[in-house]
Amino acid sequence: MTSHDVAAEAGVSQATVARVFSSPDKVARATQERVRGAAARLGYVPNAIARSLKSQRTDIVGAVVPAKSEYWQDVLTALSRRLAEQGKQLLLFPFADADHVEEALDSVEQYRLDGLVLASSTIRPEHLVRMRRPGLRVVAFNQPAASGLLPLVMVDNDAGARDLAEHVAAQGIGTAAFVGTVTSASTDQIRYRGAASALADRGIACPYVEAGGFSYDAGYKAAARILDGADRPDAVMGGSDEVALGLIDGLRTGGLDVPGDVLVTGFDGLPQASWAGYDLTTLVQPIEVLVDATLAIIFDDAWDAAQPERIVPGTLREGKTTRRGNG
Amino acid sequence: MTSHDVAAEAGVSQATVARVFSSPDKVARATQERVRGAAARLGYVPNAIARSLKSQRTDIVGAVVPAKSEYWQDVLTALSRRLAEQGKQLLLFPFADADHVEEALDSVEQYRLDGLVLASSTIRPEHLVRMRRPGLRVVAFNQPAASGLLPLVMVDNDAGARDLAEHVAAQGIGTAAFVGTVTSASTDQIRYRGAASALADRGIACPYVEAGGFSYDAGYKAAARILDGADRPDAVMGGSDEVALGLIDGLRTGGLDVPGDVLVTGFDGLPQASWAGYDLTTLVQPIEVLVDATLAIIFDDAWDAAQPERIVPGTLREGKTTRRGNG
DNA sequence: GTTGACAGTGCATACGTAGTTATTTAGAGT
DNA sequence: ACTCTAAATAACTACGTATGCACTGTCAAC
Repeated sequence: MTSHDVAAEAGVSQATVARVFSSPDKVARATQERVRGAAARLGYVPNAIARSLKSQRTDIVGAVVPAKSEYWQDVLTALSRRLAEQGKQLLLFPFADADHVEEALDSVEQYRLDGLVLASSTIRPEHLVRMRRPGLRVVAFNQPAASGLLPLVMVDNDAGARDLAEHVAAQGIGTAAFVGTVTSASTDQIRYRGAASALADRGIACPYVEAGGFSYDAGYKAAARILDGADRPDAVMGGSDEVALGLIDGLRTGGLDVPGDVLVTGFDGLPQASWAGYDLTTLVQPIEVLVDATLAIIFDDAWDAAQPERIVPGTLREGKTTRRGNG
Repeated sequence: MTSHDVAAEAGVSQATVARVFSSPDKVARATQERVRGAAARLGYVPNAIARSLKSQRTDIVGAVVPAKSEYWQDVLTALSRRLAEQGKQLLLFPFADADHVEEALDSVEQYRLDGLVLASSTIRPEHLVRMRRPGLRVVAFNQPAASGLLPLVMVDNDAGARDLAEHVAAQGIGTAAFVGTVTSASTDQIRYRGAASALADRGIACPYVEAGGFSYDAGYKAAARILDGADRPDAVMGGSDEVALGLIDGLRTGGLDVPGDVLVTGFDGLPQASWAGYDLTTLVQPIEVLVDATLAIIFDDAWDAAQPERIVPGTLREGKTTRRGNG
């Protein structure tokens, strides 16, 4: 079932059929109806593959993302919804570990995608540079390390971490600790420095603890290390919501009360952070805004201009994990 | 950068270049190295679009899924990982509500996918039938309503619900309630009937309460209705883990102790169900097995054979939400 | 009545590859 | 030295669409 078949059925040329489906305003209304009728009768649907080959546009955007992460799943949901609204599709290139990123990129190149969202804070700079290939519109998403190397969209990690730190400090704590994900993650470094610096301004020390992963489990296990430590901090700042949720459960399992004994904060604004069982104080990322900014860059006509860098502020969400009043 | 350019560089014909990348065993080793060298020098990567057009195979599998659902995100992760292992890609067609499923399907047809995973328990049978189109290999995933209409892979919802019900009954409860997602979901109906029937065998009544959604929020709100109800059940069975987690928090917010006052069960086996804060008793779906079965059907050479139906047993996971011993 | 503008349509071609058929080359057998 | 066969490669075409170009017909302007 091709445009030729429809053309024969409708008594027009293949070119006219093609125009009906791609630039209808160039076809007389009467002809258009005849063609659409024939198409409906034959069950014709334009072939996106052929269209892509000819037009050199796939209407598909790729996303290179870690296979397992709550945060990224939220981002992908928003991304694919927005793309669907524009009649475009999202093609996923998930990777298990950082070593497999290159393979994903090779796949990407084969598909001649309209754009690519690079979503992982663990891709090394040398790989980021390798990604600047002609004809491929790559945008780094929440990946500070890409600054200056690729167009970049991210939440203001530094300001967000400071906001959280100041909020925690305002609760009157004496000591704190920051439980990061993995030190090689560029977001992790910025968030820690921001928080530590803001706390230092108020005379509060803030040692860094590495959870060793981005997951709930990593946070849960890190809690044990904090419990074992010599001096228990009054507040624990998680490098991400997932880690923070693990921390909360780990601390509670260890017999501590959150927020009674320890305050906890997160970062990201996952739906789960709002769950009544946790009600985590966190920095909510404006995912819709970030996604829109990303697509705006990809589909900007003036792509070749200097690398754009969009840094969007997040919003502090105050939950009960930093509310000292109750127990 | 096309195979022609590489051919010129390597001093061979375009056909030879194509063979090097698609059926290397048909090319002499020496020639192969010369071609690969030239390709590397020019940065040539085969164009998947053109390949698909010519070969009539896209190496892409589509998935029609609800835009927001923890469960489906887990399934998609497994699916895309397995596909990646086979050098194939996953193309997402998320839909916000059931009314938008048709639009997604129209997109699907344009892409001439190798296969399609239909993942939503709310697609109506008339739509399911409409989906049986020549040249498209559709498999319904966890969608009992598709039985007899499409090839089908699902967990044994009935047996799982019975297992859960029997486990709960064994804790010595007197009354129970089932909080389903939405009545129109075909999984919901089966799970309820299975649970209710198993409980009835033990003389325990089990009224149905509709949460009105698949989310945590829906479960949370349903908890309020149960608390307001005349006689509080000893156990509440959630139609899904997400709903069950909302139920737990809703019940706890209402002042009840879970499992002290009320036992709670879920269904699916989400990672969050294992979080220490909940430790939910649930039926764990063997997602890897389900995914493998799905792909096996799609890529089966003998597709045209009678509609296969794979029903895979789940595993009961016993958490502390049904452990009466402690408070 | 002639000219020009312009909307509408058909023709032909190209997008980059895979596979089919034809041709060349090398090697073995007599 | 000659044929025969198999392997390797080249030439060619088709996949289904979009689009530049050429052509026709209609209508308004002079």
